[in-house]
Amino acid sequence: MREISRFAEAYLAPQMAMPDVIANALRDAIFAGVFESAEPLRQEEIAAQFGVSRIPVREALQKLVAEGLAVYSRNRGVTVAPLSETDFLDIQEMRRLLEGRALQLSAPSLTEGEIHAAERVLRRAIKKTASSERARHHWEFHRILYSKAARPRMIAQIESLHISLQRYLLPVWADVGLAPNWEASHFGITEAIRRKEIDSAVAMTVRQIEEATERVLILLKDKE
Amino acid sequence: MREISRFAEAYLAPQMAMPDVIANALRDAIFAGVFESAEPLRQEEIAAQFGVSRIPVREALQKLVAEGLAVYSRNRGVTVAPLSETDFLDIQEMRRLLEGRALQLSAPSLTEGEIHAAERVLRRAIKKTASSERARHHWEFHRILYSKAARPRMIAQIESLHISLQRYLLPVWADVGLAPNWEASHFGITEAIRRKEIDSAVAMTVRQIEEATERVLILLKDKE
DNA sequence: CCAAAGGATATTGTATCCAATATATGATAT
DNA sequence: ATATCATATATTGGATACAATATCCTTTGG
Repeated sequence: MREISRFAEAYLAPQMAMPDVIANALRDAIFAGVFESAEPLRQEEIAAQFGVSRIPVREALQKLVAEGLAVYSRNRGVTVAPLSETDFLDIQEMRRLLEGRALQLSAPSLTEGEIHAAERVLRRAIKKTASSERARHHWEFHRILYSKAARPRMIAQIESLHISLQRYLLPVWADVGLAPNWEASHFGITEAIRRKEIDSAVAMTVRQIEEATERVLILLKDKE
Repeated sequence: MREISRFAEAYLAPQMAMPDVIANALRDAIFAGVFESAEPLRQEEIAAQFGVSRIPVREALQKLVAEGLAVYSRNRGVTVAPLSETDFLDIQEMRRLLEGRALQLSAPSLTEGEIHAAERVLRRAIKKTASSERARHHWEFHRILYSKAARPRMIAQIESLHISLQRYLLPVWADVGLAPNWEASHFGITEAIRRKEIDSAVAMTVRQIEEATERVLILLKDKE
């Protein structure tokens, strides 16, 4: 019996809707490796842990399926989505394409205040030893940089990719930490934006994603 | 009272799960302009039309929300997503980025049989006067071309974009038909793939998307 | 006449119960 | 002993009933 309700605490405070509380808690539990890959997520068990009926649980599970964190089979419920090298490459390739363009559109409109805010959460991301906290700050950094792109659909898709990405990135961060040049390459982006060197900032973003892809792939293969 | 169950007929035949039948019917109804933009989709009303309870209806609505065809507000249910020029640009920009890369990855592995199959559905798309049928064939054409990309997530995202795209494209097709060079530019892509001129095929795909964007934008503005 | 407050109505959110389906278990035949 | 079929159990899918919330309409005070 997997213990997951402890992941819910952070989400119960701000009057959040129950399906969202459950979805967030399940998401964090998956990131924390509480479930095996392809393990079924039983409605009754989850409902019991949150003290609710299966109805809100089913809605939460549907959300996870829509995000790609879980897989649905008819009359068999949902299971945790399996990890694969192909899936990881898929995610990073889409990030490279979408985030490059998002930054290109957004960067010219970013104010000094926003650039500074991005750097502040970046410093927080570097300090935090808890990987899940770091992941949140990491996405917040990118989100600020893309916030002026005026492409809501694209940003939502990028966020979804960052969510799925966590399952691949968090174990690496926990095992061997950030890449040596992680801090430098991220601050390089904000500084290029500040200097209005947009193309350079875009190129750095793309390069950073590609380098991260290489690094994680090597580590994934080492594990085998 | 919007009449929508007639859209369900095609989906009832193959033992399809009820939430999918409802989601597909609602999707087609939205494409057909049965609902106003931002009109609420009432659970009770939909459930009554399909002779089911609200439970499967809610699942169907969640699917539409995940696709971006509908919008959810807590305790207020879901409404049809509003159309906007920004949203259309958002879709086409993502298509341009993702489909360009998908074709680049897939094209080298496409067999003559697959290229031929793509051309066959393309001819069917040109012939069909019913816009919804045409849209289905149009996506099938692209789907075949990207089928060897080995990027399941990317392909799923592209399909989702094509779904949302239909709300912008179908009215144009119904009003003024296909662009004069539509047939030529699509067959140009398959012929370039056949000649193994991958970069050329990718460039044509990107250009075709950009031209379609221009054309639809002009027509949208004319309507105002 | 307009604005705010209160209650009636409509609509969504959830719990409980039943049905349909899938999985596990055990008996039987070869 | 193994494969196959029947039965039992577990699990998901859906219907009904109730609770919570929002919306609409009326009323009342200014």
